[in-house]
Amino acid sequence: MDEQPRLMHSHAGVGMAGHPGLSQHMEGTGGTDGDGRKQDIGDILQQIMTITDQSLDEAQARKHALNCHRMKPALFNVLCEIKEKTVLSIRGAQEEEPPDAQLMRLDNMLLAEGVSGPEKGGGSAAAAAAAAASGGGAGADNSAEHSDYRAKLSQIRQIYHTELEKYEQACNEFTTHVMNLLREQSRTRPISPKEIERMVGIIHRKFSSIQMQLKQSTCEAVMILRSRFLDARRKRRNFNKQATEILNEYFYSHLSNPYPSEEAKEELAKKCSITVSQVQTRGSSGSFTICTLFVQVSNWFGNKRIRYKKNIGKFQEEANMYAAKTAVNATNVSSHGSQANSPSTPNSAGSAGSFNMSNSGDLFMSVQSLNGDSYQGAQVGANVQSQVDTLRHVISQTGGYSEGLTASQMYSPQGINANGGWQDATTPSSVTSPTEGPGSVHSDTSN
DNA sequence: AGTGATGATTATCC
DNA sequence: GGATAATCATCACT
Repeated sequence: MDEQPRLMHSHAGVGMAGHPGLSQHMEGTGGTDGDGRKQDIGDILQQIMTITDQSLDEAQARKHALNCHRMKPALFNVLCEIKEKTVLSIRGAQEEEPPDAQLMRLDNMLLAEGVSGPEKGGGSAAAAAAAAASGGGAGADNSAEHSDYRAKLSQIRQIYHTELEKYEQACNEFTTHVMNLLREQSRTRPISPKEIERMVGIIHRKFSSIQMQLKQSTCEAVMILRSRFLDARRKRRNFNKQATEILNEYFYSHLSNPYPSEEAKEELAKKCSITVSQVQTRGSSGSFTICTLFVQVSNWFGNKRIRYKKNIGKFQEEANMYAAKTAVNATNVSSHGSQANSPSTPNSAGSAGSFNMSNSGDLFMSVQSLNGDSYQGAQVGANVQSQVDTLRHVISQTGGYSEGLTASQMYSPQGINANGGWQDATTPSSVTSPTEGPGSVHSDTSN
């Protein structure tokens, strides 16, 4: 071998036709005899053309001879030029590729989860979500879980970074290796820097696709970790007594329409010291999203509605208790306030005014006899909205109010529904067994 | 350990 | 999207 690795150089204005580049080089290397040069070129080309027909040994020998030929550098350059003009121009156009959206999503997620990016105590959003989800108004004795979660997350983080580093290292090593190989090969075949660049690009793309798989599996690992730690069902905590009371109070005082608005939920959550819960939900696409809602309150009401509806009898006692409580509270409010609404006619303001009492009068009495005290309380200060509902509840126990269309229209859009609505669902047992004790006729199939 | 209560999740419906 | 019904998983009490 007589030369350094010879990379292709681009020659402006050098084309194939007429081979001016070759003639230039010829002048630099050849003698003054034009016929002799032509003869040389003819010989070389002839040898190159027939080299494939020869045996391996012969070809090797011929290659070596050609390599040592004085015309070789010139011919090499010409071949490089030709190759550059043809091959690269064809491929060059289709190399642009758009930034990968999927990769960006993964990157964002890893960043949000605290896996990639700067260390911040084991994942910011996730840790916060964990805190909120498992905190749930039940106290803050979940630090052990947190540290466990953080430990696992940082484990994932560590593995991720180690793997990433490995991939990068491997990528670099492989790239260097390929570059060296190409440089080596450039002695015997025309390889341009551009070509090497392109090859490096291909390698990088291959490795980044591997990286993407790493990112994907890391994301999955984090999701699994999250679902395990944040799945509050696994670590369910009952609300404390106070919270339950507050929720129950609201429920029974809005029995006609126990669907708290978002504002009401917020208020209740605050009252109950229920933290804003961030929950993980899986969308239709299977991806996880974090939504911030007063889920716990919603869950509570959802459960309460369904369980109340299923077995009113069982909840009757509780209902009466809260009805009384609410009524007493309202009484206190109204008696302390400046309002002069007379509570002397208990039925007038709250129930009789709103509900169709025509067919519930006697049943109404039966409620009085059932829980006289509580109902007495409900009769006082009946001008308060909550009392109306309270009374409606008491009446509902007798099966009376659901018949009252006006009441339904007034308080509960759902109550208007003839079938499957809230009121309708509450009535049957009350109607059939208004005076029965708790849990009398209902089959609780809830569990 | 057994069991009911209860908070959360899931599937389905509207 | 929210509500419901069914179900799961855990708590809490016995």
